[in-house]
Amino acid sequence: MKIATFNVNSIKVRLPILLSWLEEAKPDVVCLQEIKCLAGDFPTLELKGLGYHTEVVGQRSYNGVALLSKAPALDVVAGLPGDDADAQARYVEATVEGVRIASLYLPNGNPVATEKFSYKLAWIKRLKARAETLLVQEIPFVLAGDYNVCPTDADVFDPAALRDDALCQPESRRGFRALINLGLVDAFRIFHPEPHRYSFWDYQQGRWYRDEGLRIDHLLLSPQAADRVIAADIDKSPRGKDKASDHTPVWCELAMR
DNA sequence: ATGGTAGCCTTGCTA
Repeated sequence: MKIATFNVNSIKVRLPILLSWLEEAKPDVVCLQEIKCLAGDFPTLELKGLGYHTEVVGQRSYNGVALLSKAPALDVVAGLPGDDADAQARYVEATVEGVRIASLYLPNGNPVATEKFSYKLAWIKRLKARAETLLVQEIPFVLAGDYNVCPTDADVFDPAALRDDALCQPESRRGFRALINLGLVDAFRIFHPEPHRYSFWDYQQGRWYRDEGLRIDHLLLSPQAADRVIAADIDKSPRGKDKASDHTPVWCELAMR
């Protein structure tokens, strides 16, 4: 089963690029972030045309996540548990072919020293609590999405320039490591130890052209999922197209028997 | 030198 995560930065604008990538890459499950639309405005029919079921947690203008799957998605959880007052559309989770899969959009957190950063850290704590709940079940699961965390300086084109950014703060990295220390595995790093591989390039200052990016889109695997993973990579091709997202897809493949 | 780009039911906010 091939599982991908892709921050599309507006599903409306990115639909042509997404559809052509789906036809080419043929993922079984796709976790989308920043769809930036209400569930009712999501292009369900166009995706059904390529054989995908859709589960959408939408929001006007900002955020919004979705789960696309060739097989039906069961037992859907909409929203990250742990704070009923949190209205931001950043999490959807469901079971596909026996694998529990979440599409998550972790808060950016900039600027640091504002309530945006404390919201980010609180959100990471809730995600950790959710991971602990899932771990008890001893099932294969994948937490995939835009984490807005560069785990180490090897995931940043210029660590000094990003030193004060919320994506590289020690507290952000500590939160990410807390997930790893539960026993979750960064799928990409199993197969790619090399530094300076990125999943995001800012639109500004020629970052894509100069390959000056960040690795912030991750698939974290439960031990039972990590036992099955046979490949993982970043697919840079959608980022080079006209009207590209500032992110590109990251994927992994699980052996199903 | 605090710029630059992209997307949003826009005139500022978010990333």
